[in-house]
Amino acid sequence: MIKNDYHHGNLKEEFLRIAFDFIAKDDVENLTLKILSDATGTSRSAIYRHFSSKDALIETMIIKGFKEFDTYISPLLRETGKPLIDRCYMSGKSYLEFAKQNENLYRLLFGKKYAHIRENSLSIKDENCSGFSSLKLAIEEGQKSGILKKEDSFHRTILIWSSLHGLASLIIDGFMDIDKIYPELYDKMFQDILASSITNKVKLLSSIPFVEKILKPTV
Amino acid sequence: MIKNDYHHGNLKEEFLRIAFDFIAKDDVENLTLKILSDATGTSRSAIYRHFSSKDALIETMIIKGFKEFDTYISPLLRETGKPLIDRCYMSGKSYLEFAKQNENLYRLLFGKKYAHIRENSLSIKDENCSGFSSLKLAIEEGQKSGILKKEDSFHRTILIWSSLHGLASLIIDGFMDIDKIYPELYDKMFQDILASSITNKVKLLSSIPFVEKILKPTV
DNA sequence: TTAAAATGTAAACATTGTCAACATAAAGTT
DNA sequence: AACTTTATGTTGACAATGTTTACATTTTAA
Repeated sequence: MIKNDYHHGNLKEEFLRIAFDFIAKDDVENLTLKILSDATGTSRSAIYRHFSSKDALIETMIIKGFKEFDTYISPLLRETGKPLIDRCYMSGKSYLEFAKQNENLYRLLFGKKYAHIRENSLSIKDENCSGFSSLKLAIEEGQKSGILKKEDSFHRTILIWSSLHGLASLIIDGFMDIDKIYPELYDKMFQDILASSITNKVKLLSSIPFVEKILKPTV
Repeated sequence: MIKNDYHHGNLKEEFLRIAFDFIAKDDVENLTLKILSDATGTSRSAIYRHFSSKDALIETMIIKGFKEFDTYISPLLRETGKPLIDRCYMSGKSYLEFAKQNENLYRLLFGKKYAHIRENSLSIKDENCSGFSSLKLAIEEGQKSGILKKEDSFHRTILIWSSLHGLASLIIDGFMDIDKIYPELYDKMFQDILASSITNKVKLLSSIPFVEKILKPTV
């Protein structure tokens, strides 16, 4: 492929790269097509050869964003060999780290405006590409092995997700000055979640210091 | 005051009323100045005699919105004569009702875009006009009376708020189809919060059926 | 009565997303 | 090699939007 002044060569990927670079520092609502055309040295309407609209570009970003998000959550939950409690703890911590380090993307993924993408996109709904499904599976694993209470796993997943999403949102949306104390808050939250989810009939296996300290499962 | 065709008479209040009517049904991002001028029968720039910018109008809406929000939360928490647990339960339920019935306003109040209003506005930070402060006071009341664990009340408040805010957001942002089961989820969530917050040295006073059922405080 | 302040309008501006008509390059066909 | 088709980019226009400036009218106060 010969590069020349007229045809760019890899414009679609460039648009996406620049758009992701942009939301690394600014909210997606401030991203304009002019910013993209200026950065690529193309005209303002060039993007319409690759995306049917600005929203279509953002939809693509959301689908890619969920894949990236999933790499923060799911692999940690599925690390075979490690205790379930530890996997959940690390995954939740990673969830918050993703939100903090990609706050504009996080809002894009979980906000209202593009909720229909979450509904319609197959790749997002796919079991293998959703942090939510991974967490639900982990909970069901714990219920089968007797560590966690037998209850509706969907309900329990929603409740845990609510806490994480709520804390993440309060932090990144500047609700209060809780950024500095967030690791402490997360540990506290994890203990609460754990206490609400475990059965007291088994001994918990975990390498996390406060798990054995705080929780006192009988036998 | 004589009404005439030129001077409207009460234009500022009208703009606000129409704007609130609008976000009762649509997101604030779709509110345009043309909508406001058409609805009032004025020119598109008339609004600039009453608000320095569109954002200034929205800031006013946020301040009014927080007052409205507070009426959902604080009075219930401060109903003297009722058990603390009951007051917290009802207030949390009312919190979620507010979010569900005013979802565009809720997003406006707790979203990122106008976070600086929350920071700068005295009336919002005021102890008497913030649901957050009311909850924190309730928690401290419970700690003093021995019902709740002695712990950092700010941290505990944040954690409870996280859960509520998270659940509210998941519901109204269309994250999943949990709207129908939300009363069930809220009761479950309240039990979890309660279990994480109470000390087991006192008997709980409450008229909520599941409180005595689920929690078994010793003596 | 008159000057000042408040409140409205009209016209223009730059920015935005979008589209139609046109231009150029690449790939495929004969 | 010549021609056609497809892909990709440009130019110029459009309406909608928030905003500003200059001007008009009404109310208020001295």
